[in-house]
Amino acid sequence: MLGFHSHDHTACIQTAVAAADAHCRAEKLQFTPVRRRVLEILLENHRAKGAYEILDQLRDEGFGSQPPVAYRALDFLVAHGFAHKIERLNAFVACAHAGADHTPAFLICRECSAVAEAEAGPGRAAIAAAARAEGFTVERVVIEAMGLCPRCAKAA
Amino acid sequence: MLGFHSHDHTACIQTAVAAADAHCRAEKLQFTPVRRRVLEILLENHRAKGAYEILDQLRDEGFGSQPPVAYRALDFLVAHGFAHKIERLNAFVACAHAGADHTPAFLICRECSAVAEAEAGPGRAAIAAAARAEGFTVERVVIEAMGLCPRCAKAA
DNA sequence: TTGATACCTGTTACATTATAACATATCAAG
DNA sequence: CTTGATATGTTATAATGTAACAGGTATCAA
Repeated sequence: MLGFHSHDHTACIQTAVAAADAHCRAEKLQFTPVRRRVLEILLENHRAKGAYEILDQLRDEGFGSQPPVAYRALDFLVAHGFAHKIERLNAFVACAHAGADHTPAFLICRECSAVAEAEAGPGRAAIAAAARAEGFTVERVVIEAMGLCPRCAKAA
Repeated sequence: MLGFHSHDHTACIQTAVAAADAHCRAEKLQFTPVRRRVLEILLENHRAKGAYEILDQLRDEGFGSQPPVAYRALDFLVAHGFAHKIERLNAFVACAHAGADHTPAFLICRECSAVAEAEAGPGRAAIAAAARAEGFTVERVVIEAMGLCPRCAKAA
């Protein structure tokens, strides 16, 4: 799992962008400049970023300046598993397990918005069991833990 | 667990309001008319309701007509465990386990917004384990499953 | 009872997040 | 190269959420 520990982040970005590029080629999806750029912006750090924060950056770089530009790119990235929405923050993060079929659980720092993505297999199984008992059909599961990352916990 | 099955809903409401009333007395919290009414509105059915939907009803009944009126009552109810926010929908539900210390997991129908509240003990334990491994301090966990309730699944 | 204090209600005004609808441009396939 | 689908960009507006202040109400100590 990609957590709060330091790592080779340049490689981290390159790998993720390359993976997205390859996946889009394979699936005949259009990995356009705006979409690529938004993914790169999300990858700049493992932090949740709001749509308007991303939009500001796009505008500065000569892309469109209106909300739908950012939202549509984000929708694309989320729909194809390259990014996730953090419901709790109304914000977005790059997916840390691009390509792999996974059920993410997010650990979100309330101080710095850093986000780590853990596998939630067991948690999901527990929910599936409860759902079955109710006759409920699960399509998607959101698991978000708010708290303090090691760095911010130490600072406090 | 209170699920999607039919039950004596009148008793369900009365019990919940009485429990909130008693808890507020015990804790010296003010269970004011707006707060009581908002809880009743949420209890009318086991469905997520938006702040503005609730506000419309408050306005029609002679309470204040501006957003903070609804948001403040909702904040109170959530802070004291009488209601929960469904992040995925930007909406609120009455708590189905009033008073009890619990970690809820929500089953949310995407068709009718019906919400069932399950215990997420095991799921939470799995997250706590992942968090410990990262040195992350968990303060709150949101678990929301989107899908179809039995009724809507049958209709489709 | 009165004054002090904290809390609650309601308002105006505004901030933030998100979408609908439409025109133009670009791409992919025959 | 035309056609149909997809993507981009725009304007305008909807939906959700808060800050800040004025006035009211509960509580409690003196």
